[in-house]
Amino acid sequence: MEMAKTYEPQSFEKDLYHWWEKEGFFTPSVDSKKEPFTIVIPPPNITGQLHMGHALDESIQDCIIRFKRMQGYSTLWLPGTDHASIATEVKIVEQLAKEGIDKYDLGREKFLERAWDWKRQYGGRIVEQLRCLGSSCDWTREAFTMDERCSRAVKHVFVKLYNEGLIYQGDRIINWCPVCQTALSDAEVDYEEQASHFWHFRYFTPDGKTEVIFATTRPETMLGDTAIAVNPEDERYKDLVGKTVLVPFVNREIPVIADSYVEKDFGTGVVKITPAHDPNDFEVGLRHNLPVIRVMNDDGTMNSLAGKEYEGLDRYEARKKIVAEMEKIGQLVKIEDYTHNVGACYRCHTTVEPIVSKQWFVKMKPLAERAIQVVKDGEINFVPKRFDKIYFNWMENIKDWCISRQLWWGHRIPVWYCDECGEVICQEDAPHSCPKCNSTKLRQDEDVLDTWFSSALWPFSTLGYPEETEDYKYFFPTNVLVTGYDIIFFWVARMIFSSLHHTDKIPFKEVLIHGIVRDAQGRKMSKSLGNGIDPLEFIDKYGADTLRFSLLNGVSSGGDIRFSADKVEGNRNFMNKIWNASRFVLMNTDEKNLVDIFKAELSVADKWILNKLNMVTKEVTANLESYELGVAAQKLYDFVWSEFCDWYIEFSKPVLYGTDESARNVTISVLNYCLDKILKLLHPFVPFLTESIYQNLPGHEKTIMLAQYPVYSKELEFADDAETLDLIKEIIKSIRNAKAEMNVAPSKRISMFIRPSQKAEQMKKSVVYIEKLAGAEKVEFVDASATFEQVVSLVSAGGEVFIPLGELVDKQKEIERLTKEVNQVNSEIKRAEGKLNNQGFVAKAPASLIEQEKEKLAKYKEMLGKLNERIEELAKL
RNA sequence: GGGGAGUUAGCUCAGCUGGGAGAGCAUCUGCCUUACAAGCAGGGGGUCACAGGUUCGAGCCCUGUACUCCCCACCA
Repeated sequence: MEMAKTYEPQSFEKDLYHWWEKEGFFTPSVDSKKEPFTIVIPPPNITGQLHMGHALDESIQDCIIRFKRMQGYSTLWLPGTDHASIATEVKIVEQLAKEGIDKYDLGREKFLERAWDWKRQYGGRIVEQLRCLGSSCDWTREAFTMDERCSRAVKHVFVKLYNEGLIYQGDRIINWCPVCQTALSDAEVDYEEQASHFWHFRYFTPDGKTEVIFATTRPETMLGDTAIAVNPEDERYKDLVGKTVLVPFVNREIPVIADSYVEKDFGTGVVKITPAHDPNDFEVGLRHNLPVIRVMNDDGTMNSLAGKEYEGLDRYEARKKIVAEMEKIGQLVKIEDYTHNVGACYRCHTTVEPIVSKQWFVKMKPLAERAIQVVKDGEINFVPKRFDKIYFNWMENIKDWCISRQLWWGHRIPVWYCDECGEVICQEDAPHSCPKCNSTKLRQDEDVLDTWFSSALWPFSTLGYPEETEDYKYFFPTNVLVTGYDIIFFWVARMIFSSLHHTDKIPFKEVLIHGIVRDAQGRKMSKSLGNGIDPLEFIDKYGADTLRFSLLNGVSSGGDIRFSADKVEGNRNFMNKIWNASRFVLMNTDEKNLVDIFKAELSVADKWILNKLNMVTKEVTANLESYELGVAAQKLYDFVWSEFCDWYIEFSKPVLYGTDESARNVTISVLNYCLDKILKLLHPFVPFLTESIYQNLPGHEKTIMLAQYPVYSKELEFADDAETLDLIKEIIKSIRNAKAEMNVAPSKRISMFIRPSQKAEQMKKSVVYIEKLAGAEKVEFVDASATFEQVVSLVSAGGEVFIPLGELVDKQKEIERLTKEVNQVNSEIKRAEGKLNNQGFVAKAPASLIEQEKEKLAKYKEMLGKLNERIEELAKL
């Protein structure tokens, strides 16, 4: 096949993906002879569009899974999507609103139909987008958090926890979103700073003789006040404790209590207590047996308990009115400016209202213990390790998890109430009648479960739990979970305790944490800033491989990455580089001339590149095994570009274009060998490009995807030859350098004499490389006895080079240049001598290091001698 | 208030368990050399935030200081 002149990813990515999928390369078999390796995808929301965060997450996972697959594991990357209860419901309510339909008018059943329509229409969208990235997911096992299998697991787990007494229902203070009209868990609340006021009010004792001044940020809640609290140690208010004061407007007499929750030095040292509308006040209320008076409706308006004047008013209007009225009756003392943090709904950003309400909770303390232990014991490892502290911090301070949501889209709570006898029935399937009174008047709990309740089961529900399926037995526990640090609490922590409790196993052995993708200036990509880059548009323009490599090259675990146009260009250029290097190799390849490189007589350059390739194989494999993908990508980039292309391909040219046929056959075979390995090493990072080229290699297997990942080979260690070639490179560099410095056109071939520092025989054999790469001709090798006049003398580790340049040589300039070099060499000598003269160093440093230093010193001294000789010779002229 | 991370070339960042400061981009110079101008060759540019300490030796380990960022908590 003729390869195009430049890299054009659009021409092959789609076709290759379809072919891979059709051939079933993504689908592993349950094979007891093979070791399994499993990753479950963090299921994207069905409301979502692929964004850069996904692209990063999936690129990492695909890289790992492709690497493991090539290493011979039976690899499963299990894909799927999340129903995203609240997010989806919000979208559908919006959609309905556009049609002028109210959710409640439509009714639950019709609403759910709409939701399923949505899922069918848009749920597949993101899945298609994952395909564009090249994700090698096993689509035959694709799951959805509300499919039958996952739903079954959800019900099973709920009933189990209920029967174990770990799920309970209770009136607790929870975060309420008045717009979404549902409870939220603590994790679903974002705190943001808000400029507000600190209102100072006074209440009076019933006799009107004593006043007490307190400050609040929430005046409207005073209608629900049921106490005033001071610190027990506070002398100022000692006499007040036990007395009562009057709440205006509602005319309620409430006690003054003492509780250490109150800080003496904050505000006036007095706090109004509203148990129904503040989490701390709620706790105080429990301790002092205070009544809980809820003065707000679910939609954030005041209710009848707030009094006729206020009933129906929105909470903020009520606030204004209260302040105005308090001022009127002389009970407003002052207003201070005040900035404080206010909780907002993570979906719609409405300020949440802490409200007492009846909700379902999971008791966390008993579940958290083991979840902490497995991480402490190293059964589960966070990569990087520092994230375990964040995890511990959360787990150790965990509060009960509010799991009920007043929404319709989601897993309905499997609890039924008997209207006759009040019996509560919790079971997986709907009961026909009440087991206690046989009544058939049963009502299912209206609420659905928190989305994360089903996500928490994802690693095992998708594999068949509670059934002991083949998949479950073989692929579970999974190996590594890849996700961003932003959902450690939401998701990772909950999977860990859920898995331990329900399956008695850890869900995964390692948690690979990455950061978020930022723009070139380091800002978060967001819709409002408009600085987001659409991965799909990007893929259209540059190809999925460029995107993947740009994300992976430079990713360090736990860190955020910046995505800049410059970086992208560079990586696209790298793709092109690989493409063209491959083109070079293939256009020079004639399959019938290929020989077995393990039996062939290799040149010094052949051995050098094979040695390098071998080393990089070893290192990259180690990096991938410890999930250092960014480091591995960087090493491959450097090897391919700076070693293989810049040097080896250039070394190969004189041979390929030369007349020695057997040498040519060896070289082209080495080129093919290297290219094959390079493509395989790179495949996990850039699957399309590598497969596309691989299909052109002589003797290729069916797909690179299932080819063996390169392994380190003792046979390819050629340390000595590699060293020789490094000397040659030194000489070439010094000549190029000199030509550039002296403004000699690169195309001008110059003649020269070379006096090698060592390995003279091997160097002579390699003269062709010097001629070709340094633009030299008529190179003569000389020994120590030779002397020269009117030459430029270059001294490098490889030896001395003498370039006769006739009239072009400016004697004075040449002496200056050599003197500069003398200075450099001198400073090296000084450094080495300093070390070797240091008694401590000689006594304590490892012997090999001392030896190294001695060698260096000798080398530099020799160079110094030669340089000085040259200067003297020149001076004499 | 508690915890975490960071400070290395103009910019973005590597630098593994301490042993001569690196890459990419940008910049400057010269090149259309038959894989690639999405390229090639060469150059300049860094008291590794600051101050101490440990060590024969510190970008790396310890202590402190300064600044930046993030997370958790949420004193009304």
